[in-house]
Amino acid sequence: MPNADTDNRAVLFPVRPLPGSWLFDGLDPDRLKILHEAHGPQRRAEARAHLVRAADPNPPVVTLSTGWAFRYVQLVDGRRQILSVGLPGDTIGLDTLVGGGPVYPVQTGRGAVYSEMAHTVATSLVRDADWFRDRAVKALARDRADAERALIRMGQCTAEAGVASVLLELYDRLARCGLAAGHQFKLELTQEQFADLVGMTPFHLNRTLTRLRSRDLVSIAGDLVTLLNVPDLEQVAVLPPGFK
Amino acid sequence: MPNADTDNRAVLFPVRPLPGSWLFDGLDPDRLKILHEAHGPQRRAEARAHLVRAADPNPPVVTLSTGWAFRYVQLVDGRRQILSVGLPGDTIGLDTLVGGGPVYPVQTGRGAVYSEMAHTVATSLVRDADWFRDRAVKALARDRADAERALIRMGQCTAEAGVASVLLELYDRLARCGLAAGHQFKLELTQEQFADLVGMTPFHLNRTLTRLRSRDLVSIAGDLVTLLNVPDLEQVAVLPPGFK
DNA sequence: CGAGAAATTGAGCCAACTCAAAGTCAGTGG
DNA sequence: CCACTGACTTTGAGTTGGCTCAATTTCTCG
Repeated sequence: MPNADTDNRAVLFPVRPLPGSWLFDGLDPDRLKILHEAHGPQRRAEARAHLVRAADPNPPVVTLSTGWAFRYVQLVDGRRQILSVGLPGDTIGLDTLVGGGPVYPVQTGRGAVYSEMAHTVATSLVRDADWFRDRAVKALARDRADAERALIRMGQCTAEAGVASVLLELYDRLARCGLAAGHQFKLELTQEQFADLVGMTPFHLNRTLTRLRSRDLVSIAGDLVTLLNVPDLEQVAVLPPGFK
Repeated sequence: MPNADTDNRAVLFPVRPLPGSWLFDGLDPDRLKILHEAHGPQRRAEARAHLVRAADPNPPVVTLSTGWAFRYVQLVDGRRQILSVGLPGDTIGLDTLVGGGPVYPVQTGRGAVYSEMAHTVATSLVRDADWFRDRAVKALARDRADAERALIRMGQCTAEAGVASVLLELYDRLARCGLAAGHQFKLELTQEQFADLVGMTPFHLNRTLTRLRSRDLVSIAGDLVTLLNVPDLEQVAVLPPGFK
């Protein structure tokens, strides 16, 4: 059941997983069929629509076909921290099926096409299908690894290093599912959202981007980001070996 | 097999889990027996000894009886980010059994008494015992929730708020296993390590602690921390409802 | 008591923040 | 087609939180 503030127009074709999906990749036809039947129809969500509401006791599992969505925490004083960003092909909410923990709201960036699996359906899959449970656990493990990488960024990086490393990471993830090439990708976040992701002021983010541009490390035209000099950019994003 | 830089003196009695242990609590006698047999003897580790080496392909699962230990990442330029702190009763490394991901080094604070489960033993337990596997998954989920809370702290908190929130969290965790009471606990970290945990300079941490002291929010005498005014301290540690 | 480690303090600097204002852009309606 | 509007981005000026480095004091332990 989609949320109230999405426009709910169902798209006709079913979930069509992108290459590189952690949930769908490498499954045999039988299991793919089960997954497809578990998902509802594709729906379209407006920019900033909520795909999961804060503290939803039965959060759906959402697979993105198009567009970005991020999980965030809203602080009492209005500040916000974005915990993770979902890109096309990513499945959000598998982690809520195993292990519990708080459920955070999920919002689209510029809008998205997505498909939901109801919480009850996903829960029984976890109970009955080992292969599905395994993938949910793997998702949880990746989430944790990502959170810890973000922790390192926030704790030890300068603004420039943090921004560079996020840009590199976004490019890599998009390239893996064929949505970026030639060191270019579309950034489906406003600078304000980007700032909430890296934990800085939108103003300071803007200046940081400007500096990276003036050094010819990246170019940004509208929402099109081009990584002009990946080696130097990686140099700027000082992180321990094995990280980007 | 313990690591080279611990002193390896085996203590005679076996693992003696503390109340509040996520791994041991609420198990029936049969399973407790299995767990006890899976663990090696208790050993004593010096201050700053490594319980797990960086990128160990077969990291042991370590249960602390006494003392603190933290998981950290060492950056190329010498900086360090502490990812999580293990307290007495905590089991470190369950997460490595499910889901993969990088293995980070684990070091004691002022020293510890601990007991290891060999990686091979733990792996077969995960494979063969559902209850054990469940607890490993739960551990992973807690780790992620903790990492995300830390993320919020680092991204959105001032130094004072971050330090206050860490002190409150440490107290709560210690109190749950009976190692703190009356708003007092022993802080088994140097200020340098504490600084690496909250992502700031030791100097700045020191000033921040001094400020908290001068406001009569906490008192620190040697390693003994006293939370003098918990309500105000919680006020200082501005985080969204449900967080500390 | 002496030596090394940890904690503390001081002075100066730079990164990141705040607030205000102006510029850009896409969409909307006259 | 143009003017208007609201959202987003960019720039400027000034402030401050957090950092660096050096020096001193306190603690711990042999």
